[in-house]
Amino acid sequence: MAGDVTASPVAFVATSEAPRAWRTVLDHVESQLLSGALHPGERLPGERALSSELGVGRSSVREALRVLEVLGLIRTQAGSGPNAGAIIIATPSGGMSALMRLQVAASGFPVADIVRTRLILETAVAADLADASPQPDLTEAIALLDAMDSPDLDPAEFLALDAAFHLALAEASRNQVIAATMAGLRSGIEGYARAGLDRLDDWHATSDRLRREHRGIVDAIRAADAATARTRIHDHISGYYAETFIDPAPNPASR
Amino acid sequence: MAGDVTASPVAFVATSEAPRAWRTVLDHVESQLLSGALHPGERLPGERALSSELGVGRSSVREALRVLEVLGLIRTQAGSGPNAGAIIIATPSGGMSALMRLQVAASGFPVADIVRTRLILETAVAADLADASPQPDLTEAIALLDAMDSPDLDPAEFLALDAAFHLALAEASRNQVIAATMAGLRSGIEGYARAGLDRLDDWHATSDRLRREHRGIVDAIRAADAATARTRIHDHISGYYAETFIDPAPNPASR
DNA sequence: CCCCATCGTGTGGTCTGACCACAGTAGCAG
DNA sequence: CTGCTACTGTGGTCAGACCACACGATGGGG
Repeated sequence: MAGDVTASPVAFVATSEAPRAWRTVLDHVESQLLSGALHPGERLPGERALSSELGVGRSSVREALRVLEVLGLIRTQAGSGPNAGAIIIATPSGGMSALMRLQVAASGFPVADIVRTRLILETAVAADLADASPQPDLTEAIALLDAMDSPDLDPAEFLALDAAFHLALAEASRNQVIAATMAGLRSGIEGYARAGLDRLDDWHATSDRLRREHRGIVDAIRAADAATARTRIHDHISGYYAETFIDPAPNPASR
Repeated sequence: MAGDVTASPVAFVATSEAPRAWRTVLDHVESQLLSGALHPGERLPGERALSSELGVGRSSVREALRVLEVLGLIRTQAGSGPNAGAIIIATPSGGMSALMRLQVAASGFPVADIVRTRLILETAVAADLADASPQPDLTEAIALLDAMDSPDLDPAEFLALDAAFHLALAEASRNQVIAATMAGLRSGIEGYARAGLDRLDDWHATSDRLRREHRGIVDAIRAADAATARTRIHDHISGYYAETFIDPAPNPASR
């Protein structure tokens, strides 16, 4: 059950499945991305080159590239030049990707939101803790683990300890943003929104846009048009963050 | 700028791009999913059928199916029978999909986490508000909008109002879970974790597993092995939710 | 000498056709 | 009625072909 988590750098999908050719490409790009062999802004080899390099057909390469594209990890551009033309690697953390969009849009019940939110935050916490150069103080977390070893806990007690453990992990992380988000989201959002101001070159235009979009969101809500409300609030938020934080990493050789 | 948000049910990616054939397939399946024309457990037409039905090549159909698969919306099975064989639709809200995994794993800097978290929550809020049968009370939100129309606001003031507006929207939503998450995440998580207890058929085994995984997480953190820590905490959390909430909706004809 | 229009090249995007392994079914033999 | 065996059609994959386009090199005009 525990199994080999080291097989694929991300354990992309459930293990022990029939090998699929496009998965090969995915793993290849993925590992290069995570290992740092491929930096944002760089280009992947061409589809034909990848095909022969990895020993799979171009169709399979394209299926993998499509996944990576929708995932927000790469960006394709038709008709690129002779020598360099291929694919541009976007920021790996890449903002709100298209699939994120679909996932959010397709999610009907709130559990999925909770799950995703928690998943993101907890993963970030774990990574931060593991990356911390002075070992983080896990005393409290471990004490909670010990408490959970008690054999006669009823589920409610166990879960209370479980929640406390996860919170202790978050608090042990010295990542201000994650901690703030864990605790309230509100302050974290506010702080980052303010921090992004420095990157705006035209505050006036941005604030106008935000005003307009706010109205549009409220209008959609009043009209009980859920689909439009979703789209608009998504574009509203992702647009602001894109303007202030996300570096699209355009073709470095552009000019 | 505002543009047509009604073109695609989800506005899958940035608007006004060159039309891509596989997008056609994606939109088709997506709209059928969201409109309810396609229920979880049902099967899509075969790749060849979709191809001729939508007027695109099979390669394009496959690229779209690959995206949907990695997205967790469909599941494919090679060598299905003669008449029915095609693709199984999984739960649209579908747990943590593979791309979610990659996104989380590949995310290096906390801004992306904040963005995603906020994106999820805000989208859910907007949808809830728009779906509410008695119109929600937007008085406070609109008052904040009016306040933002004041021409002489400096950025800090504007952003403070902006944050208040978004929070007012969240508070107007009567969705307990979202509100709780917005406010603190903690209580929301705790409540859902407890609610999931009813669905567990073997609490003993589950709690044992959780204990074990907790240790594994702490071990990875102590070892400063970020990759393993990520994988483990991901599996830990998604595993619990999968056990308590996610219905994989297997092939109904399997018996 | 520099600048700009032109052409050629190679790319991604797409389609077609083909082959394979496999799952399900129908049909036959027992 | 039971069990095995072909057959059929599926998804998985590959190879080849064509198109429109973007880039760089080329060559002419200033």
